[in-house]
Amino acid sequence: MPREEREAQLVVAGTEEFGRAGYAGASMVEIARRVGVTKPLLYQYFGSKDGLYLACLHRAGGRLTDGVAATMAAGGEPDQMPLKVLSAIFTTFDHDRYAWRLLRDATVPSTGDIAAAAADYRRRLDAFAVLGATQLLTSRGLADPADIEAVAQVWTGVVDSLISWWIDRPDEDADAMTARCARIMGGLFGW
Amino acid sequence: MPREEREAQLVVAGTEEFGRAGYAGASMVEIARRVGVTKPLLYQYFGSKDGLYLACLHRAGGRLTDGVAATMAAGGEPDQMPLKVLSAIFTTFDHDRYAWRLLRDATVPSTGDIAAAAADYRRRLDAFAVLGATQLLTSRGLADPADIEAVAQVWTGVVDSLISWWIDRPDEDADAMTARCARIMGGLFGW
DNA sequence: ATACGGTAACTTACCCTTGGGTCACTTTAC
DNA sequence: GTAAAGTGACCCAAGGGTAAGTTACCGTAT
Repeated sequence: MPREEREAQLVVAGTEEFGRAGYAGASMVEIARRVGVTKPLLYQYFGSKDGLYLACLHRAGGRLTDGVAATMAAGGEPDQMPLKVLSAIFTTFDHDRYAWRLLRDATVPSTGDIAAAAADYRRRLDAFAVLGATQLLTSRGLADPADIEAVAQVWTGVVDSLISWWIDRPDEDADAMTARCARIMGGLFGW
Repeated sequence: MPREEREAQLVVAGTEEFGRAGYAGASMVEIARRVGVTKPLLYQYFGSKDGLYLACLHRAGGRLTDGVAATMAAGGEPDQMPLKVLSAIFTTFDHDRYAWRLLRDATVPSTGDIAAAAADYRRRLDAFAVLGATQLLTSRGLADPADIEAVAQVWTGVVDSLISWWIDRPDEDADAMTARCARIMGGLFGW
């Protein structure tokens, strides 16, 4: 099997395993085993556990920030943005549901390349969340910066929860998730 | 120092370290070091890493379920319950903010005593969340069981996010957090 | 009062498994 | 025949876990 293809397989397997067990809990031999390959090949291609994690992280982070950036750039009513962003995330990650977790893994070492890269992706996403929260809160007459930050952080937590729920229900596709979220938000908040 | 007091110190340190780094990422020697003690004493008192984690988990889980149970038992309007529960959680864990994370640590081994105990506490809390979500959604004319489960899970994720935000702002006390949440929910949802 | 035995708190130094990482080698395809 | 894909067997550090000993205190008997 050509290297490029094998690397792609390993990144997918790594994303699932890192997403499931966290950086600290994931095992390189287990990731290799999933693909039907042995550890040295994994090291030949990615150099180290950090190298593999970074490859997984960059793929996930890049797709995520691109998708959200496109949605935010399109604009719209503040009330509509959360659902639009959710729809983009669900569609992008329908077959890659663990990817989101890599950006928010608490078990990565607190210093080093991984922490820096993950913090950078989080920072970019947080900037979008803060932008959306600002629009939403100011439209309601709330302007406390700390309130905005809290809402932005809770928003990322909501996405986290929805993805966790979704991971446990493989039969629910992206459109069904989006419809569910639309129904719930309409019912609970009148959005 | 008497054993009881030392154990309490170690449980507090363990809760912070497990909460920060996760079960897999936390180190026993680091937990001992925080208290100014060495590893064997930790093992003499708690037997194993699992033993210490269980001690931390039971303290956190017990306080949490008790507090939420008392709040839910008091009853009230469905719209009011989320804020009441948040207030109870903030008050109970003002000086113990990492405790909540122990119940939701994804890095604990998937089988064994810890997983079972954590799942049990989560189950009890989820039951309250599902109860609250049912009341809230039915009051809005939504009855899909999957919607209710999703809302319940998102609710726990919201609590998670708020606590993470709070951990990063040690100067904000429980009352300020409660007031902030009241203000935000009032502004965003008209609750 | 003091010597003494026992117990609880605590440490140093070690063992051993797990898992990240590497080397030398074999197979396969062009 | 060579370059790339791939492997078995190994090394080593980190960290969970333990054995044996030391200190300090407390009750008790002389």
